[in-house]
Amino acid sequence: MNLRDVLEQRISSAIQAAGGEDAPAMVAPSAKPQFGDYQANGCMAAAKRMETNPRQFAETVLDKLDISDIAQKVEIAGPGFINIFLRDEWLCGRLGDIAADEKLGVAAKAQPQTVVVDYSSPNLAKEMHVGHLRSTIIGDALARVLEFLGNKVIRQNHVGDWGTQFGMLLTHLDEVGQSGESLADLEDFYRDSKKRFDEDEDFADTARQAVVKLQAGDEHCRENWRRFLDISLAHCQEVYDLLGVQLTAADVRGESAYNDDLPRVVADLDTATLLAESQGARGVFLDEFKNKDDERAFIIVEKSGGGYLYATTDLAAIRYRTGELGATRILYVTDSRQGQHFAQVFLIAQKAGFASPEISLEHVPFGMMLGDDGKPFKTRTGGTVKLMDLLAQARAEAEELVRRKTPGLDDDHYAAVAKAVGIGALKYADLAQNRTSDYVFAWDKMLSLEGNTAPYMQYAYARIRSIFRKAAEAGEPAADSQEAGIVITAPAERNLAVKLLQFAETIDAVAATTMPNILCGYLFELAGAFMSFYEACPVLKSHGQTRSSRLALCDLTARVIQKALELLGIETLEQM
RNA sequence: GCGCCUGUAGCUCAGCUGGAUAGAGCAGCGGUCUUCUAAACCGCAGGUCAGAGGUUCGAGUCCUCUCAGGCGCGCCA
Repeated sequence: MNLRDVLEQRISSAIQAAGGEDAPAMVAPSAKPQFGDYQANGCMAAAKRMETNPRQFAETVLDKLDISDIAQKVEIAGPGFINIFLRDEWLCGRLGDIAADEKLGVAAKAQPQTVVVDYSSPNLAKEMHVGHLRSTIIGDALARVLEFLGNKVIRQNHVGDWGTQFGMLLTHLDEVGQSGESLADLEDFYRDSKKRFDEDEDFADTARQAVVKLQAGDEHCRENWRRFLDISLAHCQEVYDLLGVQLTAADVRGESAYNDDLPRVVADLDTATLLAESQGARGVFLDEFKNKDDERAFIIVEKSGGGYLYATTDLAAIRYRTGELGATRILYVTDSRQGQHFAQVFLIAQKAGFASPEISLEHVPFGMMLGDDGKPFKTRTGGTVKLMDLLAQARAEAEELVRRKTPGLDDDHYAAVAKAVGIGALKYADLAQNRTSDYVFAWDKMLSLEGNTAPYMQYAYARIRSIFRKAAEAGEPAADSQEAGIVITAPAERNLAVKLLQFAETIDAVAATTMPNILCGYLFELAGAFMSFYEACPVLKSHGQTRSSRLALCDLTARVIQKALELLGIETLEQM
């Protein structure tokens, strides 16, 4: 049950009844406690359109508003705000509802969509590096959230497995032999190949021929190519597993998968009378965009030599996704620099009829990861940071910290905590940021374990679990949230209760905006509300109904935190 | 030249699509552990929202211009 939607509907219909047409109620959580739990801001705008006094109009709306079952008090404030103070008993009732609900009040969407989420998409010619991290983490979180809402989510790992660089890799593979050893470090292998390519003209020629042979379906080249991809994909899978990212081999559909379809894409653009020729290349002119010379942009789909480009592949992918996969919404989680490219591809796809107007094509952009010097994140020596190394460091840093903070536990425990905390901190630091802006990557900040970080949430969860362990040790029945009723007796309980009920509207907002940081912001408020409750309201030392109610609140909080972290792809721990 | 993004407290960032007196976390200062995990909690201080105009009941948010930084714009992805 989306609390905000409930209020929105009630008040909107009151506004309508008051003569305000279909003006939205514009319900939002109140800015300050004295303004109640929620405020409706729509009366001012509606009154303006009607050319009446906003306060008077708000009065009329209140007359039409039947909300006494939900709100204990509704008042008009300022120029025409409606402030809503929710009824404690009603809050408690709704808490009972979500406690009994596996999905914690998040209702399945009335009309589920088929959503394709295109994310991660590393270049298989190289090892995964920090440049792939944000797409992988953000995309995975969005896929989980959309799935949780009941949508059919199809993950697509659009890996780069078909570029010209494969000619050079295959040639080098032939030269150095096919031992697994030579491919142990893909980054080294790539660098060696590149070096040969740049320095040896014969090698370069052979490499270029290899590309042609590969694309022509030459048996030997195909075999080597397949072998190379297997190794590279296995490496990716290792990273995904370690990261707790849900991508599998089944989600991989690389550029090569669209190869046979590319001539048809060009032919269909021609049929749609979009295709033009310029300097031997074929492409689409777009009046909507301009090039460097201030002329209309020309998007090339077929090179003068006959090869295809990424715009072509992306167009083929759109058609596959809307056609074969039946997607009605497609998300592209890539860095913001590709914004213009996608705007152009989407436009062409729509003009050509590859995607009908109802289908939502969305670029989900994100900014760069910067070092603390404000420049793109690199190793100290200026090299690319491998994802594997980064993850190893995350665990090492976390383990050092855990051993220091909580001494005297066994090694297995430290290893488990280090993984959950280290990887969690890394992912959370990324997700908590508004994805559109660049963000400064700093170990000490994300592992400082203070503020809006994964460990703070994990700690809140662990504290709750500890309460239940204590209760069990004492042999007392620890009533859970599904059985015991919740009563509100203290302000801290009330704050926590309202936060718990806002889980559903938060999830809806994340799905609508594709902004995971909204969920992180919510978690921080929820965990904060719990911490305050924890300090102010003794649980095990209280008695009777208060005790069982507080235990129920604890249990419900734990479940919401766990679910929210799970949707972000972050583990929880029974003990830290 | 055209276009996109960014500019908010000393630092790192929010700001729910136009709402009330702009919020957090670090860092700083001051409190709270014989009491369910102090990796915590409570409080104080900190602001010309880059700048200038404009739109209106109301602007960090929308429009115009300026400044600063980043990125992109025909055969790489």
